[in-house]
Amino acid sequence: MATAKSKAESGAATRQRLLEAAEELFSERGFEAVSVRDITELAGANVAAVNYHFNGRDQLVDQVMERYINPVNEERLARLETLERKAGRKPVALEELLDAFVRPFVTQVRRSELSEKMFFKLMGRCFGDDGMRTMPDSVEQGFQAMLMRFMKAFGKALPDLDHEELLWRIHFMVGAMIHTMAHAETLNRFTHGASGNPSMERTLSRFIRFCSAGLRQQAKEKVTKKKGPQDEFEF
Amino acid sequence: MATAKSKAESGAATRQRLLEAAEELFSERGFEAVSVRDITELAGANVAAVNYHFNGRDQLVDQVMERYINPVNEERLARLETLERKAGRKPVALEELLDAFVRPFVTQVRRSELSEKMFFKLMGRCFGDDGMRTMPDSVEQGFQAMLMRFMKAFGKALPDLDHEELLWRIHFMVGAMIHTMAHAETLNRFTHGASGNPSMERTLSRFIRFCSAGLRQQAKEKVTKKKGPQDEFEF
DNA sequence: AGGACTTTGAATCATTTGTTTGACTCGAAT
DNA sequence: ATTCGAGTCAAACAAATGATTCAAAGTCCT
Repeated sequence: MATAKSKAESGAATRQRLLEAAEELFSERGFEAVSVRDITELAGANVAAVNYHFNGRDQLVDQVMERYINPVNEERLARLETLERKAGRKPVALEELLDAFVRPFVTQVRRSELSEKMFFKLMGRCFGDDGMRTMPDSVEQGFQAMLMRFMKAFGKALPDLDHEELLWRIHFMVGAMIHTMAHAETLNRFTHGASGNPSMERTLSRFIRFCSAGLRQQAKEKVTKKKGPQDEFEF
Repeated sequence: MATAKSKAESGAATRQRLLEAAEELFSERGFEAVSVRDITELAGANVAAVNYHFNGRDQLVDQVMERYINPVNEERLARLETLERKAGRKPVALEELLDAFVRPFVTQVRRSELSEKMFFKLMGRCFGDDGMRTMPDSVEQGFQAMLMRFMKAFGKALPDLDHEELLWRIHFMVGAMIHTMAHAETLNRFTHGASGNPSMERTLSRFIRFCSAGLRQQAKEKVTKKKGPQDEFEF
């Protein structure tokens, strides 16, 4: 009665606190560099709590990863579907595809209780550290499926690009996205604040304009055999 | 005489083997996930060797980082200087700036004894993991100085972009570069090999074309105040 | 109130971590 | 021949790690 929380509530509550503490520490230091003790200490729980609630450190990492990535990927697919329905038989405009690809990060960070900075750094860490090799299977598979879907759509929107060329440009685009998310504050530090504090919409808009131009760039005509110093080439 | 190596030579050789083993393991697993025992074992040396030759693990990491990044940055600056001298008072062409920015990776990997894959992954790891926060000071400072120089040159080549806009586009470009280097084989895995096995020149050319188009994209006219659902915006 | 659970927490476990030590090897200088 | 010193090595170190145990405490249902 007088006690604010029952033990059962407290059980779920500690689980929640552990998750939040883990998210904070992971986003700050990366998944590898955080010990179970760091997490439980920040969460104000016992060392054993992680093993009790998550069956070990690894599964906690998995849950932290799954928590936001899967919703992001699902929203991406949902948005893509909407766009394609709207476009009918015509290809979806490139800018709209890019928007559908990155905006889910914004809507999901708002749905979450994480600060934007934490959320984006956390998302970035999911890729950066180990090339997605440490992702739980559910995430990796969802990711791959989502990418396939988008690849098709990008292919339609950019019919002049051959498949390989498109893959590489998407690769560049994803790199720009991840780096932007994970290291936005590095940019601020390096530029002594000259990068400003733009709204997310502004950053999104900048990103989409940059990448759409890059993706739309006309494919390079097949190399005309030509002799020259091997260290030089024409753009 | 008859002995192949004196003790002193052997000393330098072990040091070298340790460096190479560290480079291989770091590039494969990242700087955090490799223990000194992993390194010494691969190098066929004693556990104490790292401390004897490098005064501890941290300094070994520093040396591995410095070994290639600094030459890359110096070559970048040298190339930029050459380009600017050649251009006289006119701005250097954007594609040439981008080339001067990324080509040093190629020339330095050839100078090194590392495989391309290892070298690029290693370079990527220097940034990815911790936002350059773990870089040795000499590297971070050199990096910052180099970036400043290039920022000025990019600004001249793109006079229509305001400073903040330019910073973000460079940020996108750097992200694409790092991701491309560090995760090229992730791309191959995800696409089941459809990304092909392009030469470095080809990848370089693709990257430069992608980024030059993105950077050149006309700046967005300042937002005209307009009411609409906050979740939507015009590109 | 009492019994069946869930949840906690201190203590402990076996590993692994980076580092240190001190004896040893062996070529080179004295 | 003796000394010196750089290099190597097995052994051991303290600290930190993830995991486990088990008794105590709390909660819920009857």
